[in-house]
Amino acid sequence: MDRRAELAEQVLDYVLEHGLIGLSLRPLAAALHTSDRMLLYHFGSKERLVGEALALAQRRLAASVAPPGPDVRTVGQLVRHLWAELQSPPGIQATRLYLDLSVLATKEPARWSGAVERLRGPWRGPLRDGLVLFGVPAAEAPALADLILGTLDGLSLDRLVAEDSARADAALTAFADLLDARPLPAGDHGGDHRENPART
Amino acid sequence: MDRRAELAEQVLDYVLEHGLIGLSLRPLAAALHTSDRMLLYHFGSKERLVGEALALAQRRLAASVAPPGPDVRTVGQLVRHLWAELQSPPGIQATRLYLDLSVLATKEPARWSGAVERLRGPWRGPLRDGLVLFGVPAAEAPALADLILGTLDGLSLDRLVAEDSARADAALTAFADLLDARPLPAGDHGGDHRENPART
DNA sequence: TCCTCTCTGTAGCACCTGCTACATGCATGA
DNA sequence: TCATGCATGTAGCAGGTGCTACAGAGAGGA
Repeated sequence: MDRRAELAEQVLDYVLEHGLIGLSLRPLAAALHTSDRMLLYHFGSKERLVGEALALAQRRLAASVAPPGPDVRTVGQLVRHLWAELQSPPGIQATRLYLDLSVLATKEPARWSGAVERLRGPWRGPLRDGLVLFGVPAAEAPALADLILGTLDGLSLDRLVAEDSARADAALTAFADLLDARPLPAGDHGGDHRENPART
Repeated sequence: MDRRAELAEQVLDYVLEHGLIGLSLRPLAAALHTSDRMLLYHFGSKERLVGEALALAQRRLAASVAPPGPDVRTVGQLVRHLWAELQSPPGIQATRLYLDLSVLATKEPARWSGAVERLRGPWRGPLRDGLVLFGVPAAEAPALADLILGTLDGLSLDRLVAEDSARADAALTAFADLLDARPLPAGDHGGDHRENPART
């Protein structure tokens, strides 16, 4: 019972470190000072073991989402803030896990795409809400949130893989500038938008 | 000799269809009406087989890059054009291959990151040049090109995996609008920029 | 005709995979 | 004291992996 939850934590740590795709029970068990026999005893199967580790990952990620500080005033600054968080070690690990899950989902969508969506959930909702707070019209917020998530994904991937990591940083800066230079909507949707498009 | 090049083509087709990550010689050989024995005879090892298939993929990709038609006049339209190409079957296959390679590169950078970079090359260079033609100052073009590539990657990934494929489309439209609403640079870098920010 | 060289089929190697049968130690409750 | 149930180690299963040893088939040149 409790041992199982404890093992799930360690399994997740191992997965964040070594990736989900090549995961094999025996090396995993060795790193956790157990045997594959014991892992299967506690979890029943590899599939359930992975499932519990992923559920735990989602809970950890949801708990780590924090609203930005008061110095974040524009959408561009928000994006820079998210980028900085994504480049921290836990952010990189989460990105790698997300990437592994995406690849698995392209191979077996029925089995994995739910997990991808679930891991993304803790970011998408708060981001939409946050954008509205920054004066983005509610009608545009979902698409803009998805754009930001997608761009952060793509650039994180680039930075993860490419030899020249400064390239992704420069691209993100261009993105943030682009967002802050965005013209204010003509309509009167927004409430107290504290947008401040001071560029450069 | 010739048989080997012919096999490389078929191997690449198979890899584009089934992914690079779980690639196994026996199912591959069966699909090609040969045996693993023969594949190893012609290529020497699995590693070299994959290497030749990837080199071929790069050549194919480079050959498929074509300048956009005359109806593409703004950066936003260019991005929409690239997006449409990426959603075609070969574009999706290339994206999946790029994704698999990225995952492999996070696990063994020394072995794979070169291949990722090489596969990306045929797009990055022409995109930079294309941006300059559209009036983007030469100093900003590289970062903007990387931003566009990264965003296309991230949104393609989203669309590949997510149940709701319209989400990525909406996000890309927001991106294109954002690019076309971009303020013209104050400096006088650009040559004949035919920018025409007619939005909506 | 014989020899050699290129190609290919069969069988197998050592190793890895998830998973399981069996036996055992150990603590707890009747 | 005995029995029950939980936890764990050992050994092994069937199937997969890349790769190889060996034997042949067939074509071409001497």
